[in-house]
Amino acid sequence: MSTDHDRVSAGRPQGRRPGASSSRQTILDAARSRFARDGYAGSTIRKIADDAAVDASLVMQFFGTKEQLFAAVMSITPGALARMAEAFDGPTDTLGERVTRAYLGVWEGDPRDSEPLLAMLRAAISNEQASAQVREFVQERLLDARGSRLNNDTDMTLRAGIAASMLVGVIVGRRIVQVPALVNEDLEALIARIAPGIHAILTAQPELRQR
Amino acid sequence: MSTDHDRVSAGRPQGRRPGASSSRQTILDAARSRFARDGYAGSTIRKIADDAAVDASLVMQFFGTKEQLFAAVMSITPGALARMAEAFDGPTDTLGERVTRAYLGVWEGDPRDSEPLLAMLRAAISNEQASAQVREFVQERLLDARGSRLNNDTDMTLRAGIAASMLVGVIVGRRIVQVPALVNEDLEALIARIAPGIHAILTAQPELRQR
DNA sequence: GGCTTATCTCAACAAGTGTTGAGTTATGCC
DNA sequence: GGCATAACTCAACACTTGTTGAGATAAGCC
Repeated sequence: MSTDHDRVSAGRPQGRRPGASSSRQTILDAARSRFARDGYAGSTIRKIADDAAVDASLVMQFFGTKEQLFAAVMSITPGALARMAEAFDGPTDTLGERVTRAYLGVWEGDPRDSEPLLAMLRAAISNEQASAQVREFVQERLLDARGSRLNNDTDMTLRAGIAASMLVGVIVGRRIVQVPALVNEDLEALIARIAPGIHAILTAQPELRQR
Repeated sequence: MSTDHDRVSAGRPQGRRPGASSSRQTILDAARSRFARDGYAGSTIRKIADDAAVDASLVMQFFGTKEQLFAAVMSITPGALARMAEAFDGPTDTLGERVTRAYLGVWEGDPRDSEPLLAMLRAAISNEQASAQVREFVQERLLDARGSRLNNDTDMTLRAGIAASMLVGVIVGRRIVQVPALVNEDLEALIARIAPGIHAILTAQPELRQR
């Protein structure tokens, strides 16, 4: 029954080794930029393949499907998320500035951090997978990962959710919609203007005045 | 050369009158909801036509092109915009609450106001026309339309641009991404939490502290 | 050299897109 | 009634999309 050489000699691999080429990483980089610029629906496999100087079907062969390629692009930002979450820890009187600086800083820094986040934002509009990811990003990772020791839990969760949404709004205005007033300002000036607002959200008593 | 009856008797119309049917408005309503729910790219002429119980080519005949249909959907919210802009006028000590209430109120009220704005937001991601419209919305209409008499002009423009972006961010979190903490809270509670932050943005001195 | 496996290209499919043109039905004026 | 015009439907177009299968080339082990 068995030929003179068994097909695979007990675990030892044979033939060409996977990962020898750099194409996979090139495709991933191209996809990251495309998704960030054109969103999920606007990015096509063919365009991504062209950017990577590669045939479209190679993209499929590596990543299986467009959604899986997108998922691969999304899952490369644990560091940036941690930096934003950590900003909540520390002295209360500089809380607003720390959080504001951490958020805007990530979005202005290394494209390998900001592009997946931009892609996530753009895609959240048309793609349920991305929408869920933004939801989790704003809600859970920023709070549940740390013990949230500032106030009682549900109140601080709400405050942080609002603050995060607001900062994401600023990013949308600056990076996606490109509101002139936000684009023209440099980062430090923007932080100086925004920090008091975020500080108030995170620390102030809610206004009970009834209109 | 001329027959016994001239083709058109000098301006007086003849034959069936335009606008007799209600289909045009039905199509417009369907398009408004679709664009708000699925964005520009995600909404197809055929789906909109189906919602309106009408053939797809009738949509084209009425509105010419998909972009023009989208433009028609966008151009029906002057009242809502005015309400948001007017909130900037009034006593300074309740400024944050007024602006916050006006913004969130429009987005929670009549779908004929909120749906085009949601559609505008969703489309701003993939459609340059909509992106320009959001830009103008955040930047100009909220300020240039009124004389902006609170502070010196460019400073107040920046403050209002930031505040508007932040409030749009809250809308995105509540209506699009649907962050649980924002969705579960009722409108008044949300306003009470957000107003102090917006107030600080619009009135506070920028933090000059240098980290 | 052979053999096995991975990387990569080519051509094509099936489905869905916006859009078009011809034809049909309904409405209103003479 | 007849006639002009609008409202509306049907079928098809040209194109793009994600995805697939077969085949060619290259790399690593015997």
